Amino acid sequence: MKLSLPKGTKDILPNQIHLWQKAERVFAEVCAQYGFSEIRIPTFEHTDIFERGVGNATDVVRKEMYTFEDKGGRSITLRPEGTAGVVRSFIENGMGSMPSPVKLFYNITAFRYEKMQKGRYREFHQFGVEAFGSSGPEIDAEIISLLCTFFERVGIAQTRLCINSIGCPSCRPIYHQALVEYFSDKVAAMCDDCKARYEINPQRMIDCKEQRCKPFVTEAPRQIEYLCQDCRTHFSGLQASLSSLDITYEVDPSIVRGLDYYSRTVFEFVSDHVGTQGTICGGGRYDRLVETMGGPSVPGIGFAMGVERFLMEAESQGVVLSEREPVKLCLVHMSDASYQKVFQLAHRLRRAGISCEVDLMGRSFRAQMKYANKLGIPYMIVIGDDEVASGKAKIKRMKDGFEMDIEISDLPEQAALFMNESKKEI
RNA sequence: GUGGAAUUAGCUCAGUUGGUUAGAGCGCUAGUUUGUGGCACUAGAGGUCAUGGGUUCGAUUCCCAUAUUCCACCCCA
Repeated sequence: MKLSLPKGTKDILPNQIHLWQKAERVFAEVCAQYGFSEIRIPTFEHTDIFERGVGNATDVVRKEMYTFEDKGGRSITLRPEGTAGVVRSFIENGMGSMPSPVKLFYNITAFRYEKMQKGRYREFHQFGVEAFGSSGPEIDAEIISLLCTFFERVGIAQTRLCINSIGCPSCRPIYHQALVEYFSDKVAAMCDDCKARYEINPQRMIDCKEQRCKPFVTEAPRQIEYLCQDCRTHFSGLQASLSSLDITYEVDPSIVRGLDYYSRTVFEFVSDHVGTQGTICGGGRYDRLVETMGGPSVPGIGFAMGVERFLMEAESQGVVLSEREPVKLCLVHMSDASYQKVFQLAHRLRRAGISCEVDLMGRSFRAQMKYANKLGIPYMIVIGDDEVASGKAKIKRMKDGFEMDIEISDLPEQAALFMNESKKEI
């Protein structure tokens, strides 16, 4: 029988797990500081949640979803992202009647049937936030600031922040029309992809990298110039807020975002260390989404961060997210009789809240020492027949060999005291 | 979905112009006379050389297919 991971999935092994736990903990802490509450939503939803939420025209919905029929004949889809499910929950649970804004964060796995590449997996992890009910640019800035705080707290240098405004339903059609007119006499000379984009979504032509298309693209009308007054005010308000927070950013007109629900503010944090999958984090405003999905007319904004990409970025910047916490104490026995004693003591120590290890491999004295050393256990107590008889033992600090006498009957208390004192000295 | 590269021990990689028992370093287990670890030394375990077919007296090596990973497009986190 052949064992193998399904394509595009990964095990997170014990030697990596501390990175994930640290990232998860810091993200939850930072979100809490900004007043966001965690929400947990199901791994799968009715398929139409994503068709309506993410958008029928997107690649994600058209060719990347894990969709299947369950035994009850329902069409079910493994979530390809978090926003649609959170919006569904917001509507279904009447969160519109909670104090506004409703600020939520989540830590999820998501699934997309895509061709594999570095930083792109079929099952992947996202940290995300969604905020409902506020339409002002301040909350856009607050969410971007949350991300900056997260990156700083975790110790990675500021990645590049790019922002853009893609307008709203009242000004986007005008821009769309302007693009169509601009490209009408040029599209014949452009690449095949652009010919297709011209029909489906001319905005996508803006970030084409083909050499033959570039001259046309650089001269093309820019979204920013076609924003309506409200969108213009919103965008400049966002920039003012970011500046007042000393957050550096660049306006990148080529950011379009592939999901249909975005309006006005869109942004990305980009890295050069994750292959072509440079976007660590992407998000934006979705003022019509809740209403589109059958809820009240409530504006929203959110982002999702690719945790795998984030961890790659951290690693490439040489950031050590946390050290593994080894067990504190190793109890070493010398004989069958003392082994029984050591076992009892370990039980007592653990119940008193002190982590410890005992030999479970039938190892010799010397081999037990080597084991403790390999695992980096900082303290050790030898319990032999002499110690059992006298009721006294020595606790040893492995780092420098310093020892102290302790009473076995008071082991948990005295060991804790010694280890605490040692911590202060060091 | 289109194009290209790679796959040998748990990990990082040698190697075989087709020829008996396929190697190293690291890691793992044990030991260096059984009351003190790190260093060093010795020994051991661990590979159907990704999988399935083909060519051949003989394939880990050549050919084809499949799988997986990586790279470029596409798209996105």
